[in-house]
Amino acid sequence: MRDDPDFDVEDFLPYLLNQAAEASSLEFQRVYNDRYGMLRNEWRVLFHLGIYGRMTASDIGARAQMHKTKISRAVQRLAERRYLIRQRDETDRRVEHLELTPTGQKVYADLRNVARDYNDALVEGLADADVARLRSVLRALAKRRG
Amino acid sequence: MRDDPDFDVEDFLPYLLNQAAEASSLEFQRVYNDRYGMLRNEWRVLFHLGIYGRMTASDIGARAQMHKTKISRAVQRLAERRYLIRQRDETDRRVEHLELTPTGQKVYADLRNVARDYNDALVEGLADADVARLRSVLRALAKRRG
DNA sequence: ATGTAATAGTTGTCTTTGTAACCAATAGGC
DNA sequence: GCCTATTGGTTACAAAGACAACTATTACAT
Repeated sequence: MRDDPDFDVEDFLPYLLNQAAEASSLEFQRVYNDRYGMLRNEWRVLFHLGIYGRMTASDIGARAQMHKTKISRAVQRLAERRYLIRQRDETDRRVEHLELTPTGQKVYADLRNVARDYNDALVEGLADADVARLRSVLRALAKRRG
Repeated sequence: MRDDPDFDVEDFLPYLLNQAAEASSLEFQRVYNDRYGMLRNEWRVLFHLGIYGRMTASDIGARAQMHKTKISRAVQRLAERRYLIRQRDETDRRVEHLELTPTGQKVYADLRNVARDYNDALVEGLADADVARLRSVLRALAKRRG
């Protein structure tokens, strides 16, 4: 195996991605936390339901790459706050359908707008083509299963 | 405020970055975990000491954007395993200098090589120019303080 | 139909993190 | 010098996460 002392952490993509991800989500995290006392997982679940409408915990898990226990707990807290309602599927009683309440939808709409503005600010100064390329690379990396 | 139902999570950069970061570090995480029982923070500290040599906890914190408690605990565990030694600064006795032991350096060299290979695999199929651009965008995003 | 496996979701336990409070030592103002 | 503020680092406790084990229900093979 070649031995390469010149390889720096700062070149290491997972590290760079992590730093970028953390720094770029900090500010937004404060918004959903301060305004609605939500945690990241709760925000994620809310967002998915807001965009895709009625869906099950498993659906969210598959889309968001979130473990089912995280979803279970996030759903619990969102239900307590009356941001969503749970409905048993009557043909398969293991399944629970989740849907935002009107309150939940208001919260979602608010946060979605903040997210959009925040996103605009993040990519400000970058060419559209570069942003598109960035997104596609990130999607490719995200798809890669460890 | 404009109301934009078309804005999707999948367009949201912090989300994409997180997904990419998580997916792309999974495999590597397993390596340092399985081989050396190390956690991410420990790996980060080890890596910094490996690359930059003797430095203090604060130095690492400043470079890696890591909170001092994370560093404190990581250093503790690395010291227990004799991967590093701590030396009080005699002119300012608050400060502690950290340095890898020969064992620590071996571990570092091993993981650095794995990281390099892993990184190569990650960017495989991407043009060098694209990778360079990606890095620079990520660095810019990481610098942004929330 | 009946026993085994699979699936949806929850709970329990242990580990890891976050935050704030805390020492100890130095720096700075007066 | 002396009092207060700052800095480097650790510790304590609560919150969040990982992971396996669990319940309930359905699917599937024979």
